[in-house]
Amino acid sequence: MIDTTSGSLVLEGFRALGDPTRLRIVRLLEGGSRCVCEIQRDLPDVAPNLLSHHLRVLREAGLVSAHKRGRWMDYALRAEGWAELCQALPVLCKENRSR
Amino acid sequence: MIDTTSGSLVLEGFRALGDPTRLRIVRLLEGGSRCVCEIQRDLPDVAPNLLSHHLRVLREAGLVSAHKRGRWMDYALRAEGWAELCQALPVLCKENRSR
DNA sequence: CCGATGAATCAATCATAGTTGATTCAATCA
DNA sequence: TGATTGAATCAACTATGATTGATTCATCGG
Repeated sequence: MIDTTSGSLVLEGFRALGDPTRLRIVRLLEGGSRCVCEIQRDLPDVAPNLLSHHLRVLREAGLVSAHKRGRWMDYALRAEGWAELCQALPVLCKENRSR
Repeated sequence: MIDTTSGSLVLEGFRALGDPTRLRIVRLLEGGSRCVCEIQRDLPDVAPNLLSHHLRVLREAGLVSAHKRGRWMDYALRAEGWAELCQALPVLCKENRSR
C-alpha cells in the first residue's frame, strides 16, 4: 500500500521549488554544503528571517538537511528527497538525460 | 545562450506541479494523451471549469500541450518542458534514475 | 558574566493563487 | 436552425503563502 505521507511530501517538494528564492538556495547548495550565513552572503537581498523561513520550507519538504556545527547551521541537499521526486513522477527523469 | 524566459518557465513548472489536482492530471497523462472529458471522468471531484484552469496552468508552464480534435481537446505531456526542468536543476535528475 | 553573533520564531500584513458560479464560445447532431 | 455537448473564460470570493518587523534562543568571545 502507498503511504500518503510521502505523497504529500512530493507535493511539498514541488511547491517548495516553485519559489524563486528557494530555487536560488538550491542552486547554491548544488555547489556543496553551506552554513546559513554563507547562503546569506550570496543572497544579500533576502532578509535573514525570511531566509530562515525558506530554509525551513525546503527542510520540511525533505529537499535539504540541516546540521548544527557549533554556532552555525550547515545546510546541504538531501539526496533521498530528490530521488523521491524523480520516482514519484517518472516523466521527470525518464529519457531526459540525452539531448 | 540562456534566456531569462525559460528561467521563469522553470519556476512556473515547479509551481504548476505544487498542486495536488495538477499532479493527478500529470499522472493521468503519463498513461498517454487524453481529451479533457476523459480527464474529467477520472477526476469527478474537480469541477469542469476548475479542471480547465489547471490545464491552462500546466499548458502555460510548458508541461503539457493541447491539440484540438473536432469537438475535443487532447492534452498530452510535452517532453521539452520536462527536459527543461531536469536541465535547470541537475540534482533532480543526476544519479536518480537507477536504484 | 556580559555583549555580540548566528539563527529561528512569532504575529501581522500583503499578495498570490485556488475555488466557485455564471456566462460564453465552438463544434456537432437532430 | 436550434439544441446539445465539450471546453474555456470571467468576476468574485477565499485561502494560502510570501514578506516584514520585532522578539527570542543558543553559542561563543571578551
